Amino acid sequence: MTVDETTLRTPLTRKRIIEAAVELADEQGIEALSMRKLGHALGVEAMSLYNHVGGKDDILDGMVDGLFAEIGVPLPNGGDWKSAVTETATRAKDVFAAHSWAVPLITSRELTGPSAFALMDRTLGVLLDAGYPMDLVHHAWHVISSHVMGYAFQETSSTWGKDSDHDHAKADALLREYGEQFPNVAKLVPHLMECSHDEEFQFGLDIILSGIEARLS
Amino acid sequence: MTVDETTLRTPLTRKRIIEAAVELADEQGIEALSMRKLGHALGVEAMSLYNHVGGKDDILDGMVDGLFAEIGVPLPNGGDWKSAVTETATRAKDVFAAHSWAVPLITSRELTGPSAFALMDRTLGVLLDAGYPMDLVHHAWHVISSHVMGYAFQETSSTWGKDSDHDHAKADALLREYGEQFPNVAKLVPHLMECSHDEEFQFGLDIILSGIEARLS
DNA sequence: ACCTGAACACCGTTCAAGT
DNA sequence: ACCTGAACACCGTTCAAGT
Repeated sequence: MTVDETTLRTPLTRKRIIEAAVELADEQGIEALSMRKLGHALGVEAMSLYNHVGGKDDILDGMVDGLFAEIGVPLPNGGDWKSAVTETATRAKDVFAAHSWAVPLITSRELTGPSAFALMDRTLGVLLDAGYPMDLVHHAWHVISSHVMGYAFQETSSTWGKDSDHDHAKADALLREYGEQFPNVAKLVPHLMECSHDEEFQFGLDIILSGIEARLS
Repeated sequence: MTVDETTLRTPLTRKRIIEAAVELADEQGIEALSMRKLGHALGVEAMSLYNHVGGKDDILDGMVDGLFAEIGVPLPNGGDWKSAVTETATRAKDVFAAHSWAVPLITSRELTGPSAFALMDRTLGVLLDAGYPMDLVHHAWHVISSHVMGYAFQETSSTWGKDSDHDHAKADALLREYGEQFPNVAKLVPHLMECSHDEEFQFGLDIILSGIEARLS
């Protein structure tokens, strides 16, 4: 009787299952993430996963929590709240944008994991420490997190990609079909396909943070 | 042989199938929307739907296009671009927020339907007519649509609802579990549960539109 | 303690058969 | 032209049986 050493060296674990799920979703898309395929990727039958994980929902929750853990929390940096928030918001956008499944998954689930709460708590703390009253902090939280989630969606949205030949072909086809009917869209598309998402995100964030600052004084 | 008059009076049609799908998703959630259940709701076997519709993806595309059709397009109103954009953005937020499935569905699909393109085209037109150059219009499109999508997500997100006893019980449970660990979140939760989403959305939108205006002059 | 095969109740979709 | 039953290739999950 032979022994599979790989399986022995890295035993099945909730953490390892979730990491494999992230890898599978990154490579083949979230719709390809099934318990059977995930088990196969780990060299095990699908039913074995249930010994380490509550079920598929538990895996999806773990994937989302992992995203927030990867973002981390803003560091206190001597009262410069704008740069602290900018760093964390940019990092959040980048982490979400790095996984095509992040925004659809977050928007279809409740956010009650510890990492999401930690990010929220420390961000609020930065604003409170800077002297903002709670109701202005509340407004700020809404508008900042809208910008992060909304921009991550736009960056992930595959409608106007620019990276592959397939993206260019798709854009050409859409413009041929709709270009005459919607001339302003046709004029915008080159900007959408060429734009720097970092600069674009920063443009909006600057407006928002300056606007919040102006509401204090 | 008897004849079902209801079926005769309202024959199966792509439009009617999509309307029934919206109704089913509104009432039972998007995960309850299956071809079999949708057929049942229409008094027909699931396989009959394929005579009028390309498949489930086609139905989902139709549902998304219906959302944008319901939003409509901004009307030219004598150059007051801020109020034109505000009206349409608010309407978009309200339409998305009225359907719990809207944001998850939009964020997981490409937006290439005619109604979405029309909304985009006319909104760009309002900004161009107001004298903004194309690259500033491009920035504006990104930040405004981020705000709309991001806020619709927050309004739809069921984590901090306030409408049902179930929402209150859930909030209480979360605060008991995390309240000590995350005191700033605990302080914010009452604001989240009481806030007026219309005012909150407007607060951010005002900051954004004023910021765009300031970039012109 | 962990893994597995068989089974259950679902999916979307195809296709030949009916009318 | 439209509807249907049977079938196919999938799902998530349970559970008794194995080691």
